[in-house]
Amino acid sequence: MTKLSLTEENYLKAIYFIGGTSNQLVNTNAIAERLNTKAATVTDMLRKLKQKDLIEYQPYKGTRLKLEGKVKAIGILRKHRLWETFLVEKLAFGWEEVHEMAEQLEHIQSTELTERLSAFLGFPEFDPHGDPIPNKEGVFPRRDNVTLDRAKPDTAVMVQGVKDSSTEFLNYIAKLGIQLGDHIAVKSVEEFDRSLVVEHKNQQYRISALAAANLYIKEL
Amino acid sequence: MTKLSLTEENYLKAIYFIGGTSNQLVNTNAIAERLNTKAATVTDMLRKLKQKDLIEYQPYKGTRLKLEGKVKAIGILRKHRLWETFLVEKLAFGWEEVHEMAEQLEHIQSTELTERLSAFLGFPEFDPHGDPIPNKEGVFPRRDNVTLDRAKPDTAVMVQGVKDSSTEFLNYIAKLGIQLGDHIAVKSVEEFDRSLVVEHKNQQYRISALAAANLYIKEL
DNA sequence: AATCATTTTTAGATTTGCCTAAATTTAGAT
DNA sequence: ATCTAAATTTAGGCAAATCTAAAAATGATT
Repeated sequence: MTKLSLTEENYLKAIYFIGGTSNQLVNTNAIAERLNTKAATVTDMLRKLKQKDLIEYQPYKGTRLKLEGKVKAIGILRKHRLWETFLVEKLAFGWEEVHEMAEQLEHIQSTELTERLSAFLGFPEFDPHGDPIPNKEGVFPRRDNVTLDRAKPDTAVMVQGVKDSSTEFLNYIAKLGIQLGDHIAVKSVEEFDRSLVVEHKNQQYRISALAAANLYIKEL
Repeated sequence: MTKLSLTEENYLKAIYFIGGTSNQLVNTNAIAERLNTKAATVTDMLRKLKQKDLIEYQPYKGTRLKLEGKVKAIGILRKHRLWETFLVEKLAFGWEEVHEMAEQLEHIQSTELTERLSAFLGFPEFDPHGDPIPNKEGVFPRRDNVTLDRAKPDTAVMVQGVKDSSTEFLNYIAKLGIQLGDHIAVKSVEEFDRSLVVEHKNQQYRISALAAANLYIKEL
């Protein structure tokens, strides 16, 4: 567990995001662009990270994260999303405002702090943008038991189940005509109260964040 | 408002603490010792900070903060103590564990974040160590309406008043024989429940954190 | 007032992260 | 198969923050 510099952490993060979940080979130029730096600078850093055994790197061929590098990157992502959740849920920031601050907070070292923060927030699995928060082993929550309030605008989903199975809630969705297997298209999400405008059975209507949070969905 | 590097911030903080409230001239060596660095390194930085007009500095004579430097230092101190309060009160860390983390958190930039954190914590005036938290204008809370629970071990205080003036509380302190103007010596503070062992009128006894929090005192 | 121990500064290097400009490699097009 | 444009690396340098060793200033003491 070597301690990384802030810059090294940012390079790992960049490679992680560009490479995507499948850990594709990443170009030097792509990294330079993402970090607003120059290709020559990136080359220097890649040699350094290879030397630390955090990445695979062949000159002219590109780079990808090795296991240890990926673990580090996911750890930073975890912290980023937990802090964003804190900023929005506890300090009442808008979810567009928090990225910059989370970019700084994600580099705070203590693992103990990260875990206590997670506990304080109620072990959230998704951040305010709806992005999944990996657990401390680096495992992402399954997209399965995602609820409708996590859906992004312009996505199509299928109703898979209900979280709240009280008769009140079941009556309410019955009134809307929602049934298991129904397809719903999310048209827009209101920033103010997180309510959603959806299209369902050729009708458009608005559904509250609370109701949406109790409908399990699968993205299509 | 020039943005300072992390290192520059740490130098200002060091000068602030060594110089004390009276803003005494500070020796190069003292700074070097506090920051675990070498005198030569300090000299370099002092020239730089002088150039930025944050400090007064005469070679061989010593240094002191100018107004702008002092404002910066107090701003960092404010963030440090707010974060410590957060770590102890919200994340349930022990008050000995938090310094290291607060050292990192105090350098997070956003003023808006600092102010919202303060609001979230209920605008605290003292941190978990009992140290005063300057407000956003850099003004420290007056030591006057300090309560006994803020007192440190091995300090002598005088009872100035009560915060809770219910008959229950007044009866309780009457039973202990505490009166206005009494001198109390704080012997020790129990980490677990913040209760205090005090010496009062030649008797030693324990007083709970709650009771202590309702006695206004003046340090002697 | 001269001396000497201590403090401080200067001089010269080192490391990290970054740059520009030139050289090299790669891969697509002829 | 060769050529050329794009991508990438190499070479050489710069600024920040640090170091060691040597030089200079201070001030306390004789």
